[in-house]
Amino acid sequence: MLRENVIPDASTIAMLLRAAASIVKLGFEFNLFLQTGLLNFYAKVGNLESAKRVFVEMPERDSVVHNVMIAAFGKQGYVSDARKLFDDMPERSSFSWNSMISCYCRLGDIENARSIFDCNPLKDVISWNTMIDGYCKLGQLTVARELFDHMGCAKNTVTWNTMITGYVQCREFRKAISTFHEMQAEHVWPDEVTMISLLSASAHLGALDMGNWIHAYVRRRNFKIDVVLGNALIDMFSKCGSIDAALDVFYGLPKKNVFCWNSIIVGLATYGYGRKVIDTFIDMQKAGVKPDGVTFVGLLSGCSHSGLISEGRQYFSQMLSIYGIEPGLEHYGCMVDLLGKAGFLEEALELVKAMPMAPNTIVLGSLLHACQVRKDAKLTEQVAEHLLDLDPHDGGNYVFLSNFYASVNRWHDVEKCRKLMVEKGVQKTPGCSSIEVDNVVHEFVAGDSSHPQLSQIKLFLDDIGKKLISLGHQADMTPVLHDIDEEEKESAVRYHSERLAVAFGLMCTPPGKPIRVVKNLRACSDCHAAIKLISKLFERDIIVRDRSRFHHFRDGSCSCQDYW
DNA sequence: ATAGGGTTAG
Repeated sequence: MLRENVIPDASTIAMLLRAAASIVKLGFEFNLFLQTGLLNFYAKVGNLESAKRVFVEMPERDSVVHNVMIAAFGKQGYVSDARKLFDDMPERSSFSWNSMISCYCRLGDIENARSIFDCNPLKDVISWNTMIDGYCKLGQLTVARELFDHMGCAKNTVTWNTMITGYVQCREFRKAISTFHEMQAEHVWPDEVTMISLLSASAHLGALDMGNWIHAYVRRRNFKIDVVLGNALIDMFSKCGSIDAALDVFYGLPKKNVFCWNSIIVGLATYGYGRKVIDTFIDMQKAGVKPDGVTFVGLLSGCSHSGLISEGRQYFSQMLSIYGIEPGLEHYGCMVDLLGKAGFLEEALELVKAMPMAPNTIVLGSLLHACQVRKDAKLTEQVAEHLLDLDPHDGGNYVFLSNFYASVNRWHDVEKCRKLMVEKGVQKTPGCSSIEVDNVVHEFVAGDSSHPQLSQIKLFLDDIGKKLISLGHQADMTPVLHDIDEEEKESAVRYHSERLAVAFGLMCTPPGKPIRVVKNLRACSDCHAAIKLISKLFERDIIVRDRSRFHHFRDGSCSCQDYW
């Protein structure tokens, strides 16, 4: 039962205790062997009090018993109890040392973990792995890598996995992938855990080729696609703009837990398939899986992206009453976005005022976007200033406010805004778009000319620009006129990062192959219009994942139907 | 008995 990870309940424990009692009744001596078994049981169940009682009552305690107790204390964060036992031990094995290291690491006490590690005369691969993971969990990747590079024993699969997941957890996705290549070069066999971490990295990078390779590898090695690996595949495919492949994996899974349902619902939502989101939500309940807060984020954002206003309102109001889930900040955020996008500005504003918690920058950002949709100057200014108060270090907010002032010709305020930015030392987050070509992720960052083919790409874009004009494209210069940095004005819109990435894709991939781009910010309106035409001009599907959703451009139009 | 794994609003 324990091996199957089924948590025993009180009646199971009662039965076991009865069995233990009958052992005594039958004349068996309640010896060290039986007591160790009982202690083990209590430790696994997490019943520390009973475990302690058995431990104290034992006539003699060997090293194994100590280790069980130390591990039990450690798992629940009772580090001083664990340490006391550890210090009192007559004879320590590597298990004891490793339990102590992992206990300190779990609590984030890296100094004590390290001093135990350094004193440990029996350092084995587990000691190294635990220590490396401890540093990774605190974001100290350089120290982790230092240990990783200078290990006193051979690395195993777990060692590599620890380093790779460390990079993924710290959002160093490219380093995660390059570390995997080193792992292959050293002929260490990757396992399911490796695949899951790599899938997460590919999902974030939008690296579909890498994701496809992993999928093929998983099948070649006959890895069992359980809920975790399945979920990682679903998430990778949907984040890489391949929602059909995500659906294939999803429907092919024999067992689906709430993670799997959530991933596919969130995936469908970012694609703007609102109806399908709702159908899937209904299927989820039919399958007997209870929705959670994340499910509602997907459901509500799905309604928002598809303009399903009454459905969104309905599900939001049912969250607590029917599903027993208290709406959180993120759910209010979805609703503000849903109402604001649809033009219900007053209602969105009322909701922000009525929220039981203070709005964050995301909520206010949605509200700001709603003000723009309605062109409400007074409210725009209010919200933008509130936003600056809340987060004075996000350059995007200053740019937005400055652009707003410029659009109403308040040049004095534009200047004030610019000065404030300089004073606070705030930098605008540069737009960054990436595209994967031949298994390499190419990044284009606004204002950065490090890409070796940048000048060719720009020439190609100029050429495209002329063709677009002949197709009737009128450049929307609003973002250029109002851009804060003088130098950026010239090339700002024409060389926006998403356009560089799309052009590079057109240059480097065979005709007919879909182009997939990932952008860190919201797509700009002029680029949106231009890419629509480019999709027609070059007869290419172009799939852009921006900060909030997918835009699938085909034959001159976009899947968002210009509602975004 | 000790190490590595998945979903979240713009």
